[in-house]
Amino acid sequence: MKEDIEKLIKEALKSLDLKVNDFVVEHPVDLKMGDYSTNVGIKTGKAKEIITHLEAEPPSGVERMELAGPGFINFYLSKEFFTQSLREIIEKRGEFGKNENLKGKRFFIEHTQPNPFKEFHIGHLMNNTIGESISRIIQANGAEIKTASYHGDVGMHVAKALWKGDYALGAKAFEEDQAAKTEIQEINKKIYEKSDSDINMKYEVGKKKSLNEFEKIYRKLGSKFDHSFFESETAEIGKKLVLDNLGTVFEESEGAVVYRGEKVGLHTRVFLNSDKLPTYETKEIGLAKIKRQTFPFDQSLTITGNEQDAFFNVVEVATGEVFPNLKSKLKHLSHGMLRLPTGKMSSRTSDVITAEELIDKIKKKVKGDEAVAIGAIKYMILRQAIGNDIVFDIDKSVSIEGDSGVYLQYAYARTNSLLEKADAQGLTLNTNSQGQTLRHTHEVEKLLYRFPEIVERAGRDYAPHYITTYLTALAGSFNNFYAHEQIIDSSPESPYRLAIVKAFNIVMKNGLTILGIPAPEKM
RNA sequence: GCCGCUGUAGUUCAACGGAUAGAACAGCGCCGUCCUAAGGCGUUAAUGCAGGUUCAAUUCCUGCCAGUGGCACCA
Repeated sequence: MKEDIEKLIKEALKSLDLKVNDFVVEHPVDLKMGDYSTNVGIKTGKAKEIITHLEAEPPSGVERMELAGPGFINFYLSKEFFTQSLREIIEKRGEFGKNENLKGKRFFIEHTQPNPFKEFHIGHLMNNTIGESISRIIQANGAEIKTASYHGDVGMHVAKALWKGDYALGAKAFEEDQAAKTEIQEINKKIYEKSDSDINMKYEVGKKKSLNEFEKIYRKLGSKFDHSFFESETAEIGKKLVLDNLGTVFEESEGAVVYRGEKVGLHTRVFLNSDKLPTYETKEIGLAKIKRQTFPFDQSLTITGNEQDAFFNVVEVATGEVFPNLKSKLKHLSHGMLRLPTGKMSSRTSDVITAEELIDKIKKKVKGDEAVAIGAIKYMILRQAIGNDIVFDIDKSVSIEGDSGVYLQYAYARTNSLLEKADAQGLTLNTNSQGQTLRHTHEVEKLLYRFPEIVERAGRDYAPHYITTYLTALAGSFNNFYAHEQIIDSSPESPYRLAIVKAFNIVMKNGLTILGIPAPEKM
């Protein structure tokens, strides 16, 4: 539809001999201002001429056009258009909303990254929610995707955890107790060398246990990964690459090997420390190589917390110099922190709150329904632009009104029940407007057909919150429709109203699925 | 000190350079108890400060203020 309008405007401009490149056709915020709107009239200063020209041969599906405000041309779509869009939604079902914008493109998406021997905390939960949703959005835009999680399975945090079998205990002792610190450093060395069979065994058992725990949480969250990578495998590969490029990309400084980010407006970072041991930076280069070998991607996305922004800016440029064919194919998306109001909800075992603890806490508020609890949490994370911190208000997250996951799930569940009842009464859908008395076009109808465009935009901007915003508005309109219409009755309009319910049901389900939010059939 | 991010109704968030800055919650005033009242309608209320660019600035540029993150051998 949008393309049709754009095309006709371009033709109109041509025949009027006007030139303008950057006009837009968009959905106005307010439905009163039409279904589509263009600013081409303002850009050219010839709104009247353009509208006159368009009216001579109006775009199909457009009922009328209006000149408004400082020169906007608003397009109002016809009832037939909405009827047709309902039909399309119902025919496409689970496919409605998908597009082929990124067809043929391969995306490698890395997210979550929990470290073995440490807790899967609410930061990982936030990262996973965003990563999973972005993966699904990109997939809905037609790309081929592979997902991976990357684990820090070597390093001081592991030694701290192995010291007395508990990371928090080890981390505390490491700071406060000199003797413990020495012991932990000793353990760290043994882990690297694999020289102590007792430690080797504890390491293997502990790592396996952690990874199993992570798998359980992924299942609970509805997330799965195609690949797992480990720092223990990236370190050596990275180190070799750094040494191979010493003198060209990297240089020695104060005994360490560094990358001079200043030459590209960034800052210096250490890749090999003065003991010539690889740092995290170097491991990322090794990881890039492994990823490339695993799946030759066109675009790699790494989702992390935004405290790592400066780090990734340098590492991405350095990696691009080591692998010129990866230049500009590495991108990282960062999110803020999930914070709980006033630091309440402390955990007994440590100062971080685990994902499980948060899920259980929310579950208690929703009669133990895990799908609802997970939906509540995920929605709170996805409802706002990634990048900013989230203040997680527990009561708000499980609110049945307005801006919450429960609200969306409920609206969806309700339509299932309605459709079931209609089915039991033998009512069928009717998306054919002929012979129907269509008193008015409902607000919910006016929003339904926009879903594919929302998915497309979300894919372009990596912005799940476009979808949550849309679904919330849609559910609001549906509730309004529901409150004012007798949906199931014996009138001739009933089958058509039912078709609206069916289309809403499909769009809501597809939307929640793309967000990674559970859509319970019943509540 | 340098670099990045953030600053919008009482609160939590929106707004691809466009129209009267949009929602939700809270507040106030109504409707409503036959399909899930786990509902509906109305209403009050905001762009940190000062300049600049533009027909048009929350959005872009400059300075200031406030908050936050990062800045050499951690990840």
